[in-house]
Amino acid sequence: MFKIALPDGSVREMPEGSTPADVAAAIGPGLAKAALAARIDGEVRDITRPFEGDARLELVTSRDEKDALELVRHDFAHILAEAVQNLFPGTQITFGPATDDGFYYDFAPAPGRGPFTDEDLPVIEEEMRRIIARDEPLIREVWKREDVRALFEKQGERFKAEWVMELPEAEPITMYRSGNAETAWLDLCRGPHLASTGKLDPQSFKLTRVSGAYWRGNPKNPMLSRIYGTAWLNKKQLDAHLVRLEEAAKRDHRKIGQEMDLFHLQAEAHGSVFWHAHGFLIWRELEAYMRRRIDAAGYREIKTPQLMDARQWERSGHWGKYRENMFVVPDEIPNTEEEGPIVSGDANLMALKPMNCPAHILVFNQGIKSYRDLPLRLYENGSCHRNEPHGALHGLMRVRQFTQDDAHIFCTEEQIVQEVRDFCALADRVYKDLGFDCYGIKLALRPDQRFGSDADWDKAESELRDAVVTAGMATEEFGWEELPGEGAFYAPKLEWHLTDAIGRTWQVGTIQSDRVLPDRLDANYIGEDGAKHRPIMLHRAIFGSYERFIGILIEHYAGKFPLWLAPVQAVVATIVSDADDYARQVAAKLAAAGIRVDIDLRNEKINYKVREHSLAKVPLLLVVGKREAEEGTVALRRLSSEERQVVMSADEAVAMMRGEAVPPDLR
RNA sequence: GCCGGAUUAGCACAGGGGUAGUGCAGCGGUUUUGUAAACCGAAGGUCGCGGGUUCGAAUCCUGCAUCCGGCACCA
Repeated sequence: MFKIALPDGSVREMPEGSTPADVAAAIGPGLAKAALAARIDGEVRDITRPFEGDARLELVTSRDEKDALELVRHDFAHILAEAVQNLFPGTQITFGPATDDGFYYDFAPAPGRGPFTDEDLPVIEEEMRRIIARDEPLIREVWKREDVRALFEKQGERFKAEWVMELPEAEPITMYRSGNAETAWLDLCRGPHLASTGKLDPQSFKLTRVSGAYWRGNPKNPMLSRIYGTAWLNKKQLDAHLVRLEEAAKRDHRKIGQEMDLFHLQAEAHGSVFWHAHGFLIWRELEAYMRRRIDAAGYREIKTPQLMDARQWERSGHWGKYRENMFVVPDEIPNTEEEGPIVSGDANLMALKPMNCPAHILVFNQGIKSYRDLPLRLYENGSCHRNEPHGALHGLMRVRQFTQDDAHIFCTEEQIVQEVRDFCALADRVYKDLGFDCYGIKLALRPDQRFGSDADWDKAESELRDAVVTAGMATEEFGWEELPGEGAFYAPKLEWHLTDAIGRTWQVGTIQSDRVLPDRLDANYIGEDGAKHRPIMLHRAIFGSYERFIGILIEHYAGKFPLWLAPVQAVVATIVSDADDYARQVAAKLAAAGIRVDIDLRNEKINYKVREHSLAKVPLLLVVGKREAEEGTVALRRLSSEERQVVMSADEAVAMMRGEAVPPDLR
């Protein structure tokens, strides 16, 4: 007999060979039905897997949403694979994990058949529902490695056969069998799974898209055909998720950017942004705001060249480690004759800067620096070009030309922690000013490909860690996490991840502690001892890039910017043409008060104007008709406001709006 | 870069071997209007670019470009 301890403190004696399902049944039929899996001494397991000794047991039900979703999603992946092999014999199976909102499975299509397409999805969904309807038991079996390999090789499943040989020695190798018949479907899987396919709600999932994916994530491997699905505990959750996706699509910065006439992208300059007047107003406000913050924080703004000689990039190390991301330009006059190539091919090469750091060291290196000059904080709105793979480009979020709010702090070892802490405070202020109350901080540790000694990396990593710890921000509240292998080639990074209005996260700010570049480019200062010393260089940015940050702001606010950032802050709209002159006077007063105001005198009904300016997301609409013109008032209507409108004198309105439009740092 | 899909008027979209359609916007007119779409009219397109098949191609084939969804990449 085994002693099974339950969460309520009671202990049940169960015979050997009994399972958590037996315990659930003994407690009551309701629980037996609701129980999806078992948590044995903290580890989630199949509910039908027999106890192996005394145990602490918690039954997992749909109330344990996180565990239940993970189980259900994993099951759906399994059923997807079974369905695909039923429908498309010869398709090889590979991997199929649960994801944040569902699952996917990677397949190698049968010979002669191409990858899956969207048209296949409804057919596969139907087959999945049939498998659920058949309520096939999912049975865990422990196999010998060699038997698994032999079986898969016989079946032509070469990916699974390859994978099983690489599983760790210590782990038991388990296969899951669905169905009882001899034709039952088998998959190599760590589990756990639900007891049977009938536990799933056939209306709680949807196959969403197809994609290519490299086998084991390596571009040198064959490309597999991936099918994604989203899966939930019930239809209501699924529908809610689909609504969330629609809401997110409505916020898409590319769509809003077009609707609000903020910017455009076109093939002739793919990956670079054409900013329109409205979009660039947002940029200018952000830039002015950042300059005020930077000035107050003791930075000095500089501007450095776009093009530098390739030899400079060799010295900095970018030529070796980063060249494939750079735009290279021959330093010669192009041939203008009809005959012959445009460039000779043997001129010296220059490159557009992909980063600002080397140029900032060159500025630092001018003249002799004393320890008294440190910390020296050099800031630049640095315009960079990166030769990104075409498939990576995405609206404002991933572009080939962008402007960083970049700065480099040259300091001594003793100053690092304080500088990093000051930066944490500055970043916190900026994010909150811009409407992001929630963000996470993560530490990206040394990558495999890197410059510098392990001792330096040890130091750099612990300095960054210490600064966040002593700032009290290395906590769960700040999503503190360390990410091995994700640092830059020259330095570890602290990363700031913003959470937006609908819960998505975006990596924006960073600070990196670098001992490599100052060394490679021979930066030094004279210490108190009269000798030369290497400064440490802290690379840091808060927005990351203006382009991407504005993209994030657009999605965060769904285009409804706070007043100080709104490209058009107010529109004065007339009801009758008799009010035209008065409307012009009001608009002039607003403009004189620094408000970005448009005036709408068109021969349209006020309904039409209200609708149009509301859709254009203008924060304030001042409606003036005959009455307002006579009384010197305006009817002020706020975007998305519950209250319909407030009538006040034009002067009051101007004063109020002037106050509301002040940027957060000037309030 | 890789896999799949898409590209038709300023925007959103329909059509699918016989020579191009709807709605909105824009333009002209009527209407002077009170808080989310007044009415009428005329106009607007080398159907992404190149090559091929065909009596005839926006439509079929092919190459390229860009975009979209993923993969890989992301200092």
